[in-house]
Amino acid sequence: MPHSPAGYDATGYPPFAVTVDLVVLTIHDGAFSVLLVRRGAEPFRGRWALPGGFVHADEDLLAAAERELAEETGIADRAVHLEQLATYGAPDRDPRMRVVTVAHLALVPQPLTPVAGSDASDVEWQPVEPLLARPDELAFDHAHVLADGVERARAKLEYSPLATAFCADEFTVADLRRVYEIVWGTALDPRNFHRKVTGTPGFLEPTGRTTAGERGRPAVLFRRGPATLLHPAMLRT
Amino acid sequence: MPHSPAGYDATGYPPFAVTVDLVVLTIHDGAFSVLLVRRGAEPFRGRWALPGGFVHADEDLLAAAERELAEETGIADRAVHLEQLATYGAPDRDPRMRVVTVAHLALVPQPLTPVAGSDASDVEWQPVEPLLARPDELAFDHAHVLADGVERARAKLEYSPLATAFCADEFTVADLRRVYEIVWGTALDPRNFHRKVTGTPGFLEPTGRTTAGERGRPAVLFRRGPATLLHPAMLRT
DNA sequence: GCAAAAGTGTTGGGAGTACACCCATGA
DNA sequence: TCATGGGTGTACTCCCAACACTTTTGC
Repeated sequence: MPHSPAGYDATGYPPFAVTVDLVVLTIHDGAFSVLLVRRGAEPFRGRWALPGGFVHADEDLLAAAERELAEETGIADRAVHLEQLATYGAPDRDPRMRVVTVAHLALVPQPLTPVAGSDASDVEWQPVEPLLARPDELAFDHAHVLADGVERARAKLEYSPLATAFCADEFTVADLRRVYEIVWGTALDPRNFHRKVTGTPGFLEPTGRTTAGERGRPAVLFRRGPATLLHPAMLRT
Repeated sequence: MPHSPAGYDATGYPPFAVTVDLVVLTIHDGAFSVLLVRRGAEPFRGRWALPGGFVHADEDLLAAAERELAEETGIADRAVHLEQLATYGAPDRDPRMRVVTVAHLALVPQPLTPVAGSDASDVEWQPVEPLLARPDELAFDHAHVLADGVERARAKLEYSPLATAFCADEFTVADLRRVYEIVWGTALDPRNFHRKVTGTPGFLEPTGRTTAGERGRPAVLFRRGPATLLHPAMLRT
């Protein structure tokens, strides 16, 4: 390797840069979408990429991901799900040097993402489907990372209550069903869905309030329940 | 901002060492067991640790894991399952320097692991249960890594045919059932288990041969089938 | 009243559990 | 013949898909 930070040559192991990249997913304008930033520097200047950055010298990986998320989206540690996704370290994934990136997956509700502190033209939500179909549009190996993140999110909706992470604090059963339908790309029977989610202990907690002013019968409003695993699981078919 | 716009050399990014650690699991003497090595150097000299080592300068992460697995166990790319587990990078996890380790999970059949090329007294199989109960016996954060690997393996048995990775090339339904029972620590009904696994398409392929010379009726021998996901899943309860 | 959306009842099928039972071998 | 383990049949239960039906609002 051309780069050899001082102090490490003696021991003889190769030096790496370590970054965190973020797959931030939400439901935006009825589409399953990911937060992208436009690169201002080479390589891949002008191309879209996942937000991310270097891990600081005294920083844990998850802390670095939280910091980057806050910097890119203005989201603090509110009703946001953040977990480690996978690590990517192909030797040539960054043409400049050896970079290993620890990708993280974040699921955020739409109203929470003003993308503050950045030039709006350089940060935006884009639907994931076209990106998955044309992987070359993203910088580095980010299309691969995105595909892994989307698949993780889709799988997690089955056995965890994470779909509520895409909803506001209070939401209806129909709101939640639309999340499932958009993320999975399938239609679900509203009647059976309603029975299923209201019958799964700990998934939803009624607030006592209802919607009003919309078409049709008012819906009961719920908030996230304490459950962390769904028994029985939701089925994708 | 993602990926510092200026050159990396000028601004100086924090240098990391990157290692791969291996959670190598098998069924050994009727116990769910992990491969450990005794450390010969500080820190944690004399303590047991997961096998692992530095990622080479031009080496992909999975390739590094395969190399370490071959070096520690003599196992080449035979009937072995190897996948990335998770990445651990707490700033103080190694007292010498900043080390990020990409842990990998390997599932191997017992007869394939002679632990060649190492001093036998320094490499051995140990049952996982006592290690999970006394996490301080392992070096670094390896007890945490081990716990994550064990949980991943237990979960994967439910929806993937990975239990066969613990079996020899040919095995009986009872062999496979004992794998599930040992890994999960639960008793399974032999009759229902038999119907379930033989009825799941692509899980098992009959070889036409049967066992002989043992007590009771001879059992049909199977090999792994082509399925990669189990429908329906095995249930842990 | 009518359309629209929320929510309930009912029924049939697929898969799980529990367990009685039969089969094929070694001793 | 008996013990041992392999393998099948069957009744019961639970969950889910499908869909008819009722409830409560806006227009």
